[in-house]
Amino acid sequence: MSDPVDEVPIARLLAVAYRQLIDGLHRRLAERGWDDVRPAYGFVLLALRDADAKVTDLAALLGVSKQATSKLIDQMVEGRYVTRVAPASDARQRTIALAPRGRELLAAVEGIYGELEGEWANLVGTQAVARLHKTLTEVVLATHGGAFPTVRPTG
Amino acid sequence: MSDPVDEVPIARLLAVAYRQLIDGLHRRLAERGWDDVRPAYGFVLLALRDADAKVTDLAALLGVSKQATSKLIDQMVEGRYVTRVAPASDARQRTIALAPRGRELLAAVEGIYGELEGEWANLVGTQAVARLHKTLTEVVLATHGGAFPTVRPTG
DNA sequence: CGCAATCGTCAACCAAGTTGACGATCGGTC
DNA sequence: GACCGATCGTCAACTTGGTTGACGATTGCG
Repeated sequence: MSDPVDEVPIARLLAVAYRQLIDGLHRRLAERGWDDVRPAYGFVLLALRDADAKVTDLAALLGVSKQATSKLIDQMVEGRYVTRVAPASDARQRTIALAPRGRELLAAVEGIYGELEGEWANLVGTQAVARLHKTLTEVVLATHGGAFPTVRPTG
Repeated sequence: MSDPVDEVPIARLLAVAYRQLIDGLHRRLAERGWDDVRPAYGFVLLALRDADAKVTDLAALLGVSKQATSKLIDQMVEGRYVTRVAPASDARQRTIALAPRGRELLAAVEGIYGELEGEWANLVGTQAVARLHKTLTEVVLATHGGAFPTVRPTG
C-alpha cells in the first residue's frame, strides 16, 4: 500500500484498530488459558455484567436474530460462562445470567482492555486516548439519538 | 445497556463506529445504484488504486487465504470491477487490475467516505475528526513497525 | 374460553471463510 | 538440458456463524 497516510479513510483506520484490539485481547486471553472464547462473547458478558437478560434482549443488543443468539448462548452455557433458567414469571422465557466462570472471564477481558488501552496511551499519550474515546462516544451517541446502539459483532 | 459511557471499552466504540460507517457507505452506494457491493470490495479497490496486484498479494493484504481471495476476485470480475490476466512474465500468476467500472466504484466510495467524515466533522468539529485520524494512524503505525498492516475484513 | 402474540428452540439453508489437493509453471542446481 | 522443489491460483470439500421458516408451549387480552 503506497497511499499517503493522510488519505486513509477513517473507516479503514477503525477496522485496523479494532482488529488489532480484538486480536490482542484474544491472544492474551489464550495465553491465560481462556482459549475457547469468541469475540461475540465479549458483548454478551458486558451486557450481563449489571443485569440478567432474556434471549430476545441479547438478540436486539447484538443485532442478530434470536436463533443466532440462542446458538451463541448454547456455546456459552457449554463453556460454563453463563447460566440459562426459565424464570417463574414466564415459562417461555430464558433468563441468561453470568456464571462464576463468566465473571472471571469478564474480569480478565476488562483487565486486558485496560492493558491494551494503557499501551496506546504509552504510544500517543493519555490525553489522545481520552480524546479518542470522547470523540467516538460523541459521534456514536449523536448519530443514535443519545443511546448506545446495537452492536453487530464484526469479527 | 446501563454502563456509564465512560466505561465503554474503546474496542466496542471502534466496532460500533466502524459498523456505522460501513453501513452508511453501503446504504448510500445502494441508493446510487451500486447494489452488489460487499464490504471486502473496498479493501481490494483501495489496494488496486495505484498498482495492480497478484492474488497472493491481495490475500496477504486482506489477511485471508488465497482461496478466499480467489473467490472474492471471481465475484469482482463478474461484477466487472476488476480484470484478471495472466502476465507474460509468469503463466502461473494472475494480475488483478481495476477495470473502468471498478474505478467508478472507487470514486463513489471515496466520495461517500468524504461525506460521512464531513458529517462527523459537523457533529464533533473538524479538529476532533482530524485528531481522531491522527491518533488512530499513530497507534496503528507504531504497532506495526511504521507500515500499514493487513486488514482482515471485519464485516 | 378463544385466540393472537410472544418465547425460544429445532431445522434447513446460505455466505464467506478454511484446509487439502493438484496441474501448470518457474527457478535453481547439477 | 534434466530434474526437482517451490510457487501460483483454482477446484473441492468442509466449517462456522449467520439467516429464514416452523412450531409447541405459554402468556395476556377481549
